[in-house]
Amino acid sequence: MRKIVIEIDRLRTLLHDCANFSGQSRMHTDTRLPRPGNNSLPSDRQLYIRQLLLQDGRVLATELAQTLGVSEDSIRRDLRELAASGVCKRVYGGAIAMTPNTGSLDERSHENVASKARLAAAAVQLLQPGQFVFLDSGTTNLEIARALPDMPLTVATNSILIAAALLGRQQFDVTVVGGRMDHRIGGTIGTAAALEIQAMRPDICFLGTCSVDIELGIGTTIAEEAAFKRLLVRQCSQIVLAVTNQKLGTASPFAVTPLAEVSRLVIEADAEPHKVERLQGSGVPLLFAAAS
Amino acid sequence: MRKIVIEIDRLRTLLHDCANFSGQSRMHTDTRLPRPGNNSLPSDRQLYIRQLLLQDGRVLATELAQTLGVSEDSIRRDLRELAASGVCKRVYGGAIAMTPNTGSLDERSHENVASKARLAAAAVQLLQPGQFVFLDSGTTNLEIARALPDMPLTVATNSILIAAALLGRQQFDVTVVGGRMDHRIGGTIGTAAALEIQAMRPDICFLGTCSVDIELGIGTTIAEEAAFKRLLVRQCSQIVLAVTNQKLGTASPFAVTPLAEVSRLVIEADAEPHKVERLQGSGVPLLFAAAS
DNA sequence: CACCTTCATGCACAAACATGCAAACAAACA
DNA sequence: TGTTTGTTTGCATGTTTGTGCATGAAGGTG
Repeated sequence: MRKIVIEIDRLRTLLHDCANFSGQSRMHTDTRLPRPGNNSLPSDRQLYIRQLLLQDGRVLATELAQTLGVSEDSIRRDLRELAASGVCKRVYGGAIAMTPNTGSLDERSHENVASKARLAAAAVQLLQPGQFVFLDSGTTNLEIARALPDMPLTVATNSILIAAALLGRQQFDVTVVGGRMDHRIGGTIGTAAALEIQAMRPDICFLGTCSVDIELGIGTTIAEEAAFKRLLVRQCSQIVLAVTNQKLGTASPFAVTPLAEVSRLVIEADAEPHKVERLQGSGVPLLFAAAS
Repeated sequence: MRKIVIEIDRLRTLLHDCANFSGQSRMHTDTRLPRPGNNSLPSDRQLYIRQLLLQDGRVLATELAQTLGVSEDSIRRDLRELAASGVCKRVYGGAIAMTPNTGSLDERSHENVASKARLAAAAVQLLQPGQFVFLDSGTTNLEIARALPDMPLTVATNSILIAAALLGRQQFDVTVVGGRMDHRIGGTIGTAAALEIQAMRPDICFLGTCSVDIELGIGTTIAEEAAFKRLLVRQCSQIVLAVTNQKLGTASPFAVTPLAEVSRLVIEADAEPHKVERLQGSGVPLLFAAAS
């Protein structure tokens, strides 16, 4: 057997370079983020974890314990706390970020499926046979598309996934809004799409939304998307909004429309009572989904 | 300086494992999707599988096990779990993505997958970076969409399933052709779609087809579809046709265009010799897919 | 039919987890 | 200064979850 003599450090470098070559190493945290010092407050540590979550979208419990110099128990406690306040979702081995716009479309479409399905079941009860309904992009609306009852309907959508879901539903006359596809949204928004919308007068529109707040109204995280939704609001006679609990009472950078424009708000049965109370005070007709 | 003695083969193995571990495999999927690193969460793995399902429409258990560096048992457990939550359907050897559409289109898209994938792999070699490519509807073209290489491309399509397959491929500037959706075809054809096509001048078009015959040319079973394809032929500089053996030498009720208009015909390696001979005689440049 | 691959189940082991508890520490108060 | 109170932390406990291996069954192939 042939053998060579190699310096240990050289071998170490070789292996290290080799591993780094593919570039997916997640050990960049040390260099990018200032780490809390040795004698730091728990809040500092949680802040660091939040930033890391924002940056990487996920954290590992063991890695954090090592980096921050505390036991894994403390890290787990932190993660539990952060998860309880909705910052992240706890998974085996660590946590993944739960901020509304992070996470791919595919990821989002598999979160809270049960809640969304219940909302959808309630929302579709608003439909009448023969109506022209517009389904805006969004994962809740995808559930609505799946829940559409077997009645003659004319459906239009700018969401690719919704269009795909309606494929084969022969009783629906489906129109797809063309234009440039936004990968974050999974549908068409922009000039070309807007032009097509302007030729439509849907009876009812299920508006996708990122956030709903009584004072700030409806908002999204993408400017172009907000503009597109504003146009939708203008074109459609009825605007229906189906929102999961986590979106209730939150705000987004780009405003779409005040709540007053909304014809009907579909919310979960177990929405926080004080939020429900405030919504009822605002005059928007509410529709509750069935309890889980 | 400390040194050690190491067998050359052992060192080679070390470096090889290390390089493979961090992911420069020759499988085409690796170049497109960031694979979970060495320190990954179980949920990361399932996310990776979901994204792969979204892109390729199917996954193989053995391949996943090798790529992700875990046992096939774990992969099978993941697939079982994903299937239970409705993300995919478990099949012998792996899993296929659960497209919500039912019936004929769905059935078709799982026929001859291997043949179509081979055709697709050959067809995409005709592409140059920066080109404007049109992907017509059709199950072979769906495979072409999945096989599109990682290069800057502007892509337009009238197929919903192709648009869905391109979701998340950030490097592609995707335009969806709007209009009335035909449930049989799974895409938009008709007046509105034609109008949008007229504003496009794609460099290369992969035309979907039902039948190819030397005398009768290309044909389809739906009149409206044939008209749409005729328009496509007029608008695009290059027309590429990828056809499985079963379509070769058959005719359909509605003619699209004579073979002379076709820039390139991609056929299977094991196409019947006498048909190939006749095609070669007709002057259409042929491109053979790799043998199975 | 034989042969191989893939699959499901049960089991053992390790890692990650929640919980209770006591020590350490800081701030507030007598 | 000494005591109390509340918080944080690490450790020990038992539990849960994920993983790989073995076995036998079921599915595909020639």
